[in-house]
Amino acid sequence: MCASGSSTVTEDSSWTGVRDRLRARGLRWTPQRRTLIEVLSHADGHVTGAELVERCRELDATTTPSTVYRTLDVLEELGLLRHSHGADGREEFHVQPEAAHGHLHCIGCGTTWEIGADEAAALVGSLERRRGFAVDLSHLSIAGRCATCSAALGDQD
Amino acid sequence: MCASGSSTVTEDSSWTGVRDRLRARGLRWTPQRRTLIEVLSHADGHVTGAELVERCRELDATTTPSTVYRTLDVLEELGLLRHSHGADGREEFHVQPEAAHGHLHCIGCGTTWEIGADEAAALVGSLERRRGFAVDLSHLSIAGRCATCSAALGDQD
DNA sequence: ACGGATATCGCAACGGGTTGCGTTAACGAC
DNA sequence: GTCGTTAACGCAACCCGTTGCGATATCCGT
Repeated sequence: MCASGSSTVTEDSSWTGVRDRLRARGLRWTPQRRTLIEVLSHADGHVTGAELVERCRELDATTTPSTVYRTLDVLEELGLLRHSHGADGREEFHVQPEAAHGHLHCIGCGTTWEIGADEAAALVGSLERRRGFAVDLSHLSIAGRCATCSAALGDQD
Repeated sequence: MCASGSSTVTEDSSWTGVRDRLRARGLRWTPQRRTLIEVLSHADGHVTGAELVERCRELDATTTPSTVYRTLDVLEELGLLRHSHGADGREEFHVQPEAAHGHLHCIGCGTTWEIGADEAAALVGSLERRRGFAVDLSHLSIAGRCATCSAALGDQD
C-alpha cells in the first residue's frame, strides 16, 4: 500500500539493482538469491529470519536455512536491510531501511511500536555527548510497559 | 561497594533466604537448585545462560540445561535476577540487581559498558512523557560504535 | 561456446535455549 | 515414620540460527 515514490510501482525499491550490485562486488546472482529477493521485495516492515525462510520455501521448496541466512548477511552488508533482536532475542529484519528507527516492546501486552529518530534523539544525543558513542538506532529495541499495561499494574497489583 | 546492610558479608545477598522464599510459595528446595544458587552467589555482574550451565556442571556433572534454565526463570520471578539479551541476541543474566542498569555494546570492538539510571534518564524520561511507556532499564541493550571505533571509521573508511 | 577460478550451495552437525512428558522425590499431613 | 500430592527432574525432541566442508554452478576471460 503506497510505496513511497513513483505511481506505477513494479516493486522497484533498490531490489531491481541488486543483481548488478552483487556482481559489481564479485558476488553472484543465483536462483536462491533471486527467491529471497523476491520474498523481501514483498515484505514490508519487520520479519524474523524464520519467517523469511518459510516464505522462501513457499516459492521454492528446496530452500535451505543456511543459504537464506547467509544471503541475508550479504544483503545487510550491501545496506539493503538491517537486523536487530526482538525482546525474546530472536532476529528481526528491517526491510528497505528508508528511515532508521528503533522499537519499543511492551512486556505486558506484547505490542511493538516504532520510535523514530526524533523520539530517540534524547537518548542518542546524550550518549553521543557524554561518551562519543554513536547509537545504531536501527538495532535498538527497548523493553518495558506501555501506558495501558502500567496502569493495569497500578490498579490491580 | 557497600552491600546494603551488615559489615561482614558472608555472601548473604538474599541467597541465604532463597530456600524459605521458595517454600513460602509452595516451591521446592532441591539439590539442583542448591547448586545453581551456589554458582549464582559467586557470580557478580553478567553471565550468560550457557556459562551458568557450565559452572553448575563443574559442581555437579549431572546438571541438565533444562533444569538450570527453568530454575533461572523461577529465580527471576522471585526478583533475584534479571535477564536481557546481548547484541547477538543471547541471554545475559544480571545477578543481584542492586541497581537497574542498561548496556552499551560497541559493534566495532565488542566492548560493553554499563549505563546507569542517570545516563538513561534522557531516554526514559522522554518515553515516559511522550508515551507513558515505562522502560525496563535492566533489559536495555544499545548497540552502536564507541568513540574510538567511530573515529577509526572516520579516518580510514 | 568453453574452461577455469571461486563464490555459493546443501548437507550435516553444532550451540543456545525451550518444551512435552513420564518418572522421581520434596514436602506437608497424619 | 509413612503416605499422597504434585513440583521438579531428566530425557528426548524441537526451534532458531551458525558453521565446516565437499560438491556445484556462476561468472569472467578467451
